[in-house]
Amino acid sequence: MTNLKNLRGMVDLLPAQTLGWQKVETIALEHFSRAGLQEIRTPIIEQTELFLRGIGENTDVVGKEMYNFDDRGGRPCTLRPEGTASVARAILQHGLLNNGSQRLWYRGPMFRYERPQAGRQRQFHQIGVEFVGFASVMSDAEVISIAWEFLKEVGLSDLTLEINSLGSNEDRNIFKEKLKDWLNQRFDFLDEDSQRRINVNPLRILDSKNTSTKELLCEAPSLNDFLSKKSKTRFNYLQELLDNLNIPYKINNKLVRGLDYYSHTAFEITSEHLGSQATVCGGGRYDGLLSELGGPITPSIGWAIGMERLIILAGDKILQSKSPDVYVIHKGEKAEQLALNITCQLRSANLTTELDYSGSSFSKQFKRADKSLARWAIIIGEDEVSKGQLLMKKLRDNENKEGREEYIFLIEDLNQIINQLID
RNA sequence: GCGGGCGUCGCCAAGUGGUUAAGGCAGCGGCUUGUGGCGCCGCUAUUCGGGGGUUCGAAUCCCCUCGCUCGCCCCA
Repeated sequence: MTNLKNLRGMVDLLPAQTLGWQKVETIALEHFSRAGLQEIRTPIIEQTELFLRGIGENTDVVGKEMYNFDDRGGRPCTLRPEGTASVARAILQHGLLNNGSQRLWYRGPMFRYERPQAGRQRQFHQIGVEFVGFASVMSDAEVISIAWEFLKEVGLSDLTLEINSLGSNEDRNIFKEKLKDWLNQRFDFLDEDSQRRINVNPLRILDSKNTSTKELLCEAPSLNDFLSKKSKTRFNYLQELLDNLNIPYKINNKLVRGLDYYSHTAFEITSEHLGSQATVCGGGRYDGLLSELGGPITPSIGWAIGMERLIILAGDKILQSKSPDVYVIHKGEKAEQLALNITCQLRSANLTTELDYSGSSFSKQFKRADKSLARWAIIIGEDEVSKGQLLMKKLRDNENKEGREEYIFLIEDLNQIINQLID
């Protein structure tokens, strides 16, 4: 074995997995097209400043998880830790909003320098949706429903949707101050992490997993009580819309997303089957992001799904590989060219075809044909070549284990025969 | 960044100081020189993540290191 290995947290997708990924990606493409979304692809490397301004310098993602480096020209660069900031940047840079609001989706690798564990890697893949330039609560509901229906279409169940409203920036700033006061009065009872966060990112303390802090927080002021009338009405209407769509949800007043740019709607879709990294989809409204990056005030909402987590939840079923329609068996020098020829013809006729060129005995080749789970075998030996014929045998007929059907036909009749025999 | 667990063939593993490192799956070959799914037979680790040390002797004990994994933090 070579001592060259992949970097920690970077994962190879082997042939046994890629089919499942392809299936999910195909479902996504179709699902999003039907919803009128267009795909956008942005570079995986950006100027570091984009993320500093977009995500927030005090977030963990920016503070300790980014892959930063200077390029040969000395420019500070970062491997993107998430997709939204890049999408926002591209929209502004190319003036896409001049053509109206944008309904977009993206997919691709993201990078965060963290300690890997179940459902968490340093290079991971997200598939995400961004509705840029939409203020209507209806867009919140539609964006959530696109995620929900997509996950259902992939076959996931036992999912929980949690929603919360972070209110407007003004609502949240008032609340932050009140919360800080309250926490400072109880400083000694907080866990170390939470103590550190009071001035940096007090909202995140609400989401603490520390048991004693959690208990203490039951009495804490709730963001909900600080929402303006307008924000409350908005949140209530979102719930009404979700009810109308029959999408079940739970309100979680402690739900605060980790990135600075969120306001109003925040949501997460979680599963109990993922271990401690339970979130499969996270998103929310980011009305302030584009203006933060120097663009116009642009109300927007989006989400991202972790592909690896999605694949874990989809389970083995989605990973099963496709078996060939036909397995081509041949023996003898004269049969080689014909076998290759027939294989290509079958593929032109849209049949999945596997060609055996081991040159081993017919018995061995049949064994492999059987193992491949092919439905049919085409056998080409010396006899067939000299007579201009092909022999075809049905392999997967559990009724007649002894006398499986065999057909002999002329090579020039190949196309007719395939149409008759195979579906 | 901090804690716990683990590293023996492609995969799953037995072995816990003493001659050639079990076994199963997968792979390859044969029984069967043109017919599969069962069965039987054979082959496949000079080596136990790597490096040092202790010992007459180490996969087994000690030290260091690397990696994996689970959890914390955080997030998808």
